[in-house]
Amino acid sequence: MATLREVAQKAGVTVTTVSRMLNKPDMVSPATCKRIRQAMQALDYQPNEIARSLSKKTSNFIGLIVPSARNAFFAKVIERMEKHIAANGYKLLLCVSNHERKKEIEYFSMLKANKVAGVIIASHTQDISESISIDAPVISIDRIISPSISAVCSDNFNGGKMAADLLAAKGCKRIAYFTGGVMLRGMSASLRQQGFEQTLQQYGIQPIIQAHREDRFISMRYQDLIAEFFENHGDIDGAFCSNDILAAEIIRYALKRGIDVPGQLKVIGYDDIDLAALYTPSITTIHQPVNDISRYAVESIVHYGERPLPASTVFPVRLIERESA
Amino acid sequence: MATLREVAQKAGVTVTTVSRMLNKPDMVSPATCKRIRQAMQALDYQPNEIARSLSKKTSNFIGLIVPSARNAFFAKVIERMEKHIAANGYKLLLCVSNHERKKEIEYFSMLKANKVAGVIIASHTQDISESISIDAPVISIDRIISPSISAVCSDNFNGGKMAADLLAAKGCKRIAYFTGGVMLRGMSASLRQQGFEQTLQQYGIQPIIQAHREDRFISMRYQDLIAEFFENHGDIDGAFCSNDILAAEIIRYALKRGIDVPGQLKVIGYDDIDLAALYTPSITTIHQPVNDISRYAVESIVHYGERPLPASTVFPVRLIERESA
DNA sequence: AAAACAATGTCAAGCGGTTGACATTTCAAA
DNA sequence: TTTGAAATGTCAACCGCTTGACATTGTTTT
Repeated sequence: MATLREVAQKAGVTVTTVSRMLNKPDMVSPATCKRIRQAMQALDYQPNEIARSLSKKTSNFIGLIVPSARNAFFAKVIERMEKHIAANGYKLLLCVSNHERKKEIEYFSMLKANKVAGVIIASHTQDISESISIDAPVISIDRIISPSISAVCSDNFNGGKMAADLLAAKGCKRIAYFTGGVMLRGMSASLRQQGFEQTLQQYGIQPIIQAHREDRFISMRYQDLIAEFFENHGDIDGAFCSNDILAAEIIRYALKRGIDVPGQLKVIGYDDIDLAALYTPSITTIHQPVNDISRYAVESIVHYGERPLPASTVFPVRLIERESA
Repeated sequence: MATLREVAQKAGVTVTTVSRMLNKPDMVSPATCKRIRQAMQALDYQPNEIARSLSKKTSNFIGLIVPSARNAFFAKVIERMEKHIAANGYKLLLCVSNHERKKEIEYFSMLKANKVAGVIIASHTQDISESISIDAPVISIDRIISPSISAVCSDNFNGGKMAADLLAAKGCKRIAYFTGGVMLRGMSASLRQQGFEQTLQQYGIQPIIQAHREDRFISMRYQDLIAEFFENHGDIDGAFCSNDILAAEIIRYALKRGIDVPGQLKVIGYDDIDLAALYTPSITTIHQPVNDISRYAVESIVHYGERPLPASTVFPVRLIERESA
């Protein structure tokens, strides 16, 4: 692999000039630029990013810590993040924490050791800011985990409200809210729930809140949990779920029991993952602005220092009406 | 951030000793080790991985190039890869190529510039080996893209065979094979199809092959394409799809048309993504050994040089019987 | 007591780029 | 012609860690 010095030699200039061309292009004349570029091509030169990073004391990696890569919602997050990261000339260092605080912290220090330009974290771990110290910007997405970490979220309160309005408008009277423990703890889920509950109360409806303990949900036996719920509340006619998977599970349960969806039971999901459009019946849901969140988070890091980081930024959500409600 | 030298000073040893402890631990006595470790703790020292990589001329990043991060199958691949990469003390550099050959090549050179320890690629691009030159090991997964790149795949031929056997055993006579263009080109898809066709022929059945052109499938209007197909072949009683999403789309179509699945039409998917168990009816499918493939691919890179890389390695698939067939 | 070995130390040159401080050359504007 | 900005060159230190070559010291072994 050719080095900068070899390129310089071949182009008949000094390393300084070549380096300048790479870093402050307008400082070197077009003619010289061209010669250098030719030399680079001839030698198949590629700057060694590692050396660059060492010298600059920062890399152009952006660390992304997510609880899961497989979950459709986070898969979407990863996809969008990667898109914007690459579009800005950065590289994605992906970390899957599996909801473990310990791993999140380990990943954090790994990212620090690799001098990342910034880290974006989707965590349910509150107060993580105490366990980490990093000079690069840290952005939390989807929830507020610490007052000192800038958050970019969607309008969860309004998401809850939209769902409530729709169910009420469709005439539902006995409504349940299902939330999936670990996946949706923290501020944003509660805001969502608050928006839902408060709005329903305006219609004179008191929803049944079904929040499962983490450990029960981690075991993934959704169908059993749902069956248990329906034994006690078989008469509900509306359900709002904190994510689309949960909505699909409930529809699945209903279909198996011969309950017509949306005829007898209207179901609304959350996130708008691909599955929502594919399921039969397709799932009415609240669309999360994953793309906006991702773009904003990435750009916040890329332009760090140019503008101050807001404590939090929230993007609007959208109701997507499909067949299930 | 403390440096090696500061640690050495604090511990009263030389940088050489500290570095030795980090790299060849058995060369330094337990007592000294302890003193150094204390100094490190006191200073909250963390080795600068960038500097390390520069010196060693290799990083512990592993590049993973996938066509998509959102697609459930690749989401699973990413999840598993990350798991094994992290377990081996490496870091995942994720690249999403969006099926574009140009991007794949760009990513390749980026990875090269970052001195990755190896790259794992899931590509449909044949002959990519000509466009890349990298001294690190390259592993292709899920398909054979070049004779010079070691591939780790699953037993696609047998996957096709299993599907054929099952449909035949269930008494299907008029069978179709659906394949999704761009997603499944290349060796492995054809092997899958071959296994399917050849086996059915043994039962005296000639399947209808429905392979869509890439551009049509990229537009994602599956339902229209399926409707078009059914207009000509409304009488099929068995369908094998090259992935679970496609299977779900077909089931969705059938359900909407009042065709009972599996009563009138049996459907088999491929991959065994989470959706398969969640759909109603749940989807009978061929399970891809994503975990085995991932582990093997990662370990091939981690242990590169210790053992020769086989030209290809194939893991067995499993039939998962559910409700759709 | 001599020989052998283990544990460290010493020194310094890399790895490949970046950058500041200044000197020099060139070409055009005043 | 003088002046000055623009374009390059020169030099060398620095980023933080690794490593080879050898010297030194203390502890065993025979």
